[in-house]
Amino acid sequence: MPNAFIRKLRRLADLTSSEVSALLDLTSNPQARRRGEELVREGDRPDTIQLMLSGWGCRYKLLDDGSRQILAFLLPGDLCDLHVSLLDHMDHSVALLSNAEVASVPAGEIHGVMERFRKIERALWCSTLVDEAILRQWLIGIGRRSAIERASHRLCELRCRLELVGLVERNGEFDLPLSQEDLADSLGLTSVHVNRTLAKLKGQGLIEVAQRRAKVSQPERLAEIGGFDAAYLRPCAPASKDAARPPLHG
Amino acid sequence: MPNAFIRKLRRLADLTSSEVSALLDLTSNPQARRRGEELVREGDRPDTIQLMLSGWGCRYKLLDDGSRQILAFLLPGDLCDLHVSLLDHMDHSVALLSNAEVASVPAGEIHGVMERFRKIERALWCSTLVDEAILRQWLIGIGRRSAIERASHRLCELRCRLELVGLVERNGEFDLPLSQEDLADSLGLTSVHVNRTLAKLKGQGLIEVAQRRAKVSQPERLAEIGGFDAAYLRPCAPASKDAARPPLHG
DNA sequence: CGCAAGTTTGACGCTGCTCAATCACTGTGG
DNA sequence: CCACAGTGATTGAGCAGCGTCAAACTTGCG
Repeated sequence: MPNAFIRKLRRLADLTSSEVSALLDLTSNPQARRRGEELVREGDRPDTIQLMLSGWGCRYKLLDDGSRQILAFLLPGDLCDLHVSLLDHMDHSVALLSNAEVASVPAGEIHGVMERFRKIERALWCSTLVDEAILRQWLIGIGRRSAIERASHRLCELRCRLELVGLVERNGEFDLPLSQEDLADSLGLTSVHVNRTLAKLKGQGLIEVAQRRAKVSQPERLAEIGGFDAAYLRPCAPASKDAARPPLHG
Repeated sequence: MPNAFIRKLRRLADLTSSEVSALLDLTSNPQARRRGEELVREGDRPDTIQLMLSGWGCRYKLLDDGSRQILAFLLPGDLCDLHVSLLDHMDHSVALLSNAEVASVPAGEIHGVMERFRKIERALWCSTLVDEAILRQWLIGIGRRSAIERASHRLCELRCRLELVGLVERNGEFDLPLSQEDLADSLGLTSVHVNRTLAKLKGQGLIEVAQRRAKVSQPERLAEIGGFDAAYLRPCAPASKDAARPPLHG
């Protein structure tokens, strides 16, 4: 069973076995890291690329008044700043929200693989385009949607992304190792208000969330409330046909 | 006098004259476009890259309820979706906020130049990294800053970006062809509240804004209010020394 | 000169924030 | 196995920042 990273790229490109084994090499040496650890610190000039194999992380920035804005969630299969070597310094930090397995790959090694396997290069760029589209959706949500819409949209997004790496179980449940404060800091809300908002969604029977596990009971209704359309999460069809891209929800 | 695009790239790389002339070729055929025109429509699969030579545009998305969230301002020198050819379809639209001169360049032509001149390639990638950093700052602002902080930060950002392409005049004034509604849709506020917020800033003598022209009278104070630090707008030093990157404000 | 678009101002209400207390859960050590 | 501490979840009361609605005014433009 390949890891989340490979499962993710398989959605974006039709990989040969030699391509898969090149990817396996990249991820052959994952490290166990603990919740709260910083992977990249603001101001750093990192020369390695972090690859999430299990567990969750986030990009975030702390403001002067002590508040935190989370800029992205890093899920299993995600990688962190493909093009970071161009940068003079990081303008934000990256930390783990749960215990995780992370492969720390020298930038040059990834670039080597990208040069040898153009299909992988293309898939990785597609994946960063998706990351950007996610960021735009976050902006839209925070800028123009109510709390309940934002939360709904976010839950749809996370469920969909997890589904793409095979982390949603048969019964629809999935791990959601976020505190309500983490969610709040990503949604531009307070944890108190997130609590009330989730309570509303639970009360309507749309979701079940408890003990770091979640389930979207009524995906269509939740998507409608949040104005969620999964298209932006899978913009680059793999070279092969649709069989490689099964429908996500309908 | 080279155009804004070239002035911008010169901040990011030390260009030879043959590099400059390759860039001039790309931008040799600008078209005059009018305010309100759409350059790219959501759902399109564009194969040309839009290059702003004068005037302002924006990326934006319209929501079901009719509201609009602006995702980015395109200023003279900015280009629009270097890597768009990978995408299946655009998840947002691009339109002009003022009359403008736009060069519409086939993606292949730009990629050709990037292959022949690696320094240009690097500079273009740096420029997209800056665009992403701007987007992150917008998210931080909308998520965690008050209206007055957001507006201050945005004005600092715009002034700084214009300065980088030589569009801030000696006396500190610059063109700001935005309606208050445009500003509001970018800040996640309503135009009414933007009006009151600008009035406050004007009242404190921090800015002067009227008739599509603006001036930041007290840059340091405005930056302090907005929590603005220009570092993210110039993350990639040019290969040459600091002389090529004069201080922006202190 | 007159219309259309944008700006400014006021009154009022709601969404989401603050402060604070209580409750539940997890993990740790005895 | 239990007690305890620390973190996170939940709930309540009160409030303020920003939105809504609406009207008057100003500016740009044909």
